[in-house]
Parts: sequence; C-alpha cells; structure tokens
Amino acid sequence: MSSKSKVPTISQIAERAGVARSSVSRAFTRPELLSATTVLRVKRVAEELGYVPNSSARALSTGKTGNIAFLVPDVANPYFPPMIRSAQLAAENLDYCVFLADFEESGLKEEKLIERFAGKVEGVILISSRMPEKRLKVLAEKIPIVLVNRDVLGIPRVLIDAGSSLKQAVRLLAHQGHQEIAYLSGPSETWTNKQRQAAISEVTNELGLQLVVIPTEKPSLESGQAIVDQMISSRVTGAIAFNDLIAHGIMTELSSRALTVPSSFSIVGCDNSISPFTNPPLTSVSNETTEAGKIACEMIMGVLGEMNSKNDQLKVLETLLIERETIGPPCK
Amino acid sequence: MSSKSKVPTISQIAERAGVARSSVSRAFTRPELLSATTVLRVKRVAEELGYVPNSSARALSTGKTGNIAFLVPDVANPYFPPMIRSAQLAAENLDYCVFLADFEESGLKEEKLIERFAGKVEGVILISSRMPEKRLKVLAEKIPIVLVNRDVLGIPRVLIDAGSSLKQAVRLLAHQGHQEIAYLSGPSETWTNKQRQAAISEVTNELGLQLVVIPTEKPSLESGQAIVDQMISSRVTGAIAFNDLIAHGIMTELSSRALTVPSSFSIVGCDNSISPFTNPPLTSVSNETTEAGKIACEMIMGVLGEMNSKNDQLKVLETLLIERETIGPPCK
DNA sequence: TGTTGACATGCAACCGGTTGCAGGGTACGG
DNA sequence: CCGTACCCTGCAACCGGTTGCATGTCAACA
Repeated sequence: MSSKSKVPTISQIAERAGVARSSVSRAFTRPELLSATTVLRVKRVAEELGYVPNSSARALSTGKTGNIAFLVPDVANPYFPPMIRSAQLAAENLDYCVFLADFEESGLKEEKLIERFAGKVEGVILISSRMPEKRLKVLAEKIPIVLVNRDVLGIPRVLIDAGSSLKQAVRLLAHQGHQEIAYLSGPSETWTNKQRQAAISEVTNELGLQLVVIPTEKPSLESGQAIVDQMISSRVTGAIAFNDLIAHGIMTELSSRALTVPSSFSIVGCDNSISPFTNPPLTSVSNETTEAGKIACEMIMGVLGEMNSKNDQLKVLETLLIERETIGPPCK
Repeated sequence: MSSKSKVPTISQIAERAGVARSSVSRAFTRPELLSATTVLRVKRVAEELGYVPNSSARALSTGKTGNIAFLVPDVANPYFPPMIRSAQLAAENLDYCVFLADFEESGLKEEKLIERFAGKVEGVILISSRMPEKRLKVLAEKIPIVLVNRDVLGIPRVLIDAGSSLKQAVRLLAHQGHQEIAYLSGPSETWTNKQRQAAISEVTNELGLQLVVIPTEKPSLESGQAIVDQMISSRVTGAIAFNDLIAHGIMTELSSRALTVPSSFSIVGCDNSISPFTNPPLTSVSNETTEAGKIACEMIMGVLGEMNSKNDQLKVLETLLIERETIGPPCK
C-alpha cells in the first residue's frame, strides 16, 4: 500500500549519492578505505532514505550470519531463564543475535532443531543435551557446538558441578541421624543426573547409609507429587531431589496428606530456583547458571574465531549448599 | 582441516546428479513440477552429500527469512517463560525460527533491538512494550508487529485483562473488613500497570475504600522488600501487588520483622507465577500466558500473509482469581 | 501424419550485499 | 618534468539459491 514499505538497497543509495555500489558497501563496513567526505555523504543519504543493510545478502556473501542458537530442554523450567538471559546479553554485546528453542527433553527433537538451525547460525549452544555422544560428535564436525552440563571429550563444554554440595547435604542428613535416604532422580540419561546421583551414592556408601533411588517421569512438580507413595513405602526418612521442582512436588503432596517437612521427612532440592519461595523454604544447591550462560557464549565466540584446530576447552563451575528449613532429625 | 567442513551447494548436487541447478532447487521447493524419478535422484544425491539448503541465499531470493523475533522486558521474570515457550512452539510448527531478546524494561533498548532484528525477521512480537505509541506506529509501518499487553489502535494485539479478577480481590478484602488498601504498582508507563491500577481504583471508589498507590522500582522481589516501610507507615491493612514477585518481596520482608501474613497484613499478588510456592501460598490472579504466546504467534503469521490492508485485530484474554491463604480480616 | 498441448527440464537473470583487481588522480622525490 | 607510490573509487564477479521464460519431448487427437 504505502510507498514506505520499500526498503532501499545499496544501489539506490549509490545512485542518489552519485557513487558506486561498492562505495556504499565500504562506507559501512570499511570506512577507512574511503575519503571522509564520501563516507559522510553516503551515510547522510542512507540515513535520509532509511537504509538498513539486508542481512541475508550480507550473510550470503560473507558466510557469517551473526546468529547463534541456544537450545534448552524446557524453557519454562525456572532453572534455565537466567542462563538464557545472560547468554543472550553476552551475545548481544558481540553483535550477535540468538535463536531460542525448546527441545522438550527429547534427543530426537534436539537433533532436528540443530539441523534446522544449521544453515541459520554460526554455532549452537546446547544445554543439558540428550543426544547420544556419537551423534554429538558427528554434528560437532559440521557446526561449532558448545555444551553446558554435558561432558563429551573434544567438544568445548561448561559443567556445573553440584557434587560437593550434594555430598555436604548427605553428610548433613547423616549428622541429623538419617540412616535411609532417597535420591529422587531426574532424566536418567543426562550428565547432570548421573553426576548428582554418583556424588550422593559415593557418600552414602562411605557412611554406610542406605540409598534408595526413585526415578521420576520428568523433572517437574507433577512428577514429584506422583512418587510420594513410593517414597513413603520405601521407608526412607529423608530425600534429595534432582531439582527444586521435584522437591516441591513432594512437599505439596506430603502436606496434602497432613505430613509436614521437616518433622515427617527431610527434603533437599537442587538448583535453588524456586526454593526460596517454598513453604517451608527448601534447602537447596545454588549454582551459577548466569555465569554458565555467559561463559558458554564466550566459548562459542572463541570457537568461531579459531575454527581449525581441535578444541577441547572445559570449564567447571562450583556450587553452594544453601541451608534453609527442610532438614531435621528423622521422624521415627 | 577436514574435508567435511565443505557444505555442498545446489551446483554440486546438480553436477553429481546430472541436472540443472534449477532442477535441484525445484526438487526441494516445487517437486510437483519435476518427474518423480528426477526428484528421487536429486534427493538421493543430496542425502549422500549431506546437502543442506543455505538459508541466507534462500532468504535473499525469496525475501522471506522464516524468522520472527520475540522481545520481552525480562526473560528471568517467571511470568514470561511459559509465554516464550508456547510462542516458540507455535512458530516451529509453522517452520519459523524465533529470536529471543531481553530489552531490560527499557523502551530505548527495545527500539534498538527492533532495528537490529528488522533485517533478520519477518515480524516482531513485543511483550509489554515500553516504547512511546508514536514510535511504535512508525515502526509498525516498516515491519509487522504484534503487541502483547499493550493497547495501540491499528496494531494487532493480545491483551490479558486482569481487571475483573483484581476487582474481585478488592471486594474480597472489603468483605473481610479492610478499609484502607495499597496498590503496589509496577512499571508506571506500562499498559498492564495502568489497567490494573484503574480496575482497582474503580472498585475502591465504588466501595468508598481508601486506596494508597505505592510505586516500586522494578517488578522484582527486591523492590517489594524495599517498600515495606512505606506500606507500613501508610497505615493500610491490605495490599494488592502488581505481580507475585513484589508480593513475595513484601512477605519476605514482613516475616523478617516477625509480622505474619495474613494476620498482620493481607496480600494479593498477580500473574500466578510463584504464588503456589510462597509461604503461605499467595492469593493471586491466574492468566493464560501460554495461550497469549500462541495467539500472538498465530496473529503475526496472519499479518505476514495479508501484509496489505489495515490490520487492527484485538484479542482479550480473561483471568481468574485464585484464592489461597494470604487474605484475612484486618489486623487492627 | 500433422497439430496441439501437457509435461519436464534447462537457461539466465535476479535477490543485495562484498571484495579482488584495475585504473585515475594527486603529491612527492629525483 | 617524469616516474612512482599511494589513495580513492569503480568494475565486475561472486555468494547460493529462486523463478519466468524458452525449449524440447512425447502422447493424444483429428
């Protein structure tokens, strides 16, 4: 309808400014190659006409899109947004734009998404990847990948190690007199879950405690609620959950059965996402997700710069146990 | 280094398959124009060589990038992730990719982001836009825009109307005997805030209640904590907060002063984001953010399809007051 | 057997930038 | 006064797809 929908191109700027198309291009990308007056003239005309460089065209000729993709298992899981935010901010400072996608905890969907983004981005940041290691390695040959919370040799990665904090939590429970505790596990195939479970199991063995592992469907509130029966019938007196959501599901369900925390059960969460808000406030493990997002972003930029030799960076971030009010002496 | 970093192009596929470049292109985009055997042959060769169409090139010649941008004031605010998630899913189903960016509650940053994305996307979804109406209208002429929680005539928009639920909350407080209540306001220039405040004020006037408006710095937990003094000194007995975060900040600070909810103060939140997790569970207004994200996405696709006549769609979503445990009779 | 038309494919221009190379102009040194 | 070097600018090819048009083939029909 309106004439303003016309976006001007370098050709139009060039004509109007009386220079060649290449000069217009250079005025924006390599102004030091032109005389100051030409640059000024071009820029003024461009401003006047509302010129915006067409980034598809630029991407086509330079081979750089200026985009990266950020793939997470579940956007709505409160664990991820702070990480997304910091990564996006970091990218923006380097003049990159970030695509966000949710692979719904599925390795298949994850792979489909990577393929779909492959042509649109220069690199991909994968959070808590569910893909088989083999596929990851294959894809990493085609497109720069940085992993967060997944440990694959040869692919740059940043790991958040909750191990020491969880060990501390187990000792705390033991100190209070708990003999049998449960680990309410998360997605079984993830690095995060394996690593958390291993840390816990190491200490329970060391201290001679009984450890019961109860799997959950998803790391969600509902899944937590769904396993309360199992937890009760397993005779444990305390539980460490894969994350805060599961822990809170447990607490909700317990309270609907008139069982209170920590007098009936001791509960520990992980990730410190909703733990400050629960009733009572949940003892949990705080981790630097914000830092992780930023580092992942910086890492991928580094990879883009080099692009040649084998890249095997590894960054491990530590965590902190935050004691609140859900640990007490065992009930019985 | 490795030969696999070479991404094949249509030319290579064409040569290998013994057809013209255009046939390769058509094999993927308009296969019905080719014989079945040719399509098959091309696809097999493509598969073999690991061909992936270069989307910059495609975007350049078709003018369609297949991307949209989703701009939010604060990714980490738990109000937004469900909306982001549903919008992204909806986009994906239509084969679109979505850029996510955080404009940090700033209209200036918002505008910068729009300009930056302008060349990369076909449309922009703006959540709780902070930009002046005038600028919005100007930008909407250049690029398709859909607004969420912002009401500008002539720009397609979806509004979540918490008005009736908040009115109900005021009535509930009045019914309990509260005479003076506070509205802990959110970002003053936002549509959401104005609309919420107006609804509350309408009922307090109607019922002859005293309404004190207390502004907050940001719609965050910390800002809630920071205004507790003001709230106490204003002599109100109940408060409705712009959102759950502010409400929870209030509750936290009150409890650190040994004041309990609802016996000392009655508190109502909004958005139903963290309200199920607070201690005690916060009475709040539930809204269909998931639905809003999906609708916004569908709307922008609609706009892309038409692209011509004036587009003034408007969709209003209703809300629900969820009564939990933070309303009681006034203290004094 | 000649005409017609549908169908399949190729040719070449085009999308809007970027960039290597060449050439014109000017200043400076010999 | 000429050679040279440097600075600025233009030309034209190229990035990898898409698409209007032309061509060629073959079957059906009169």
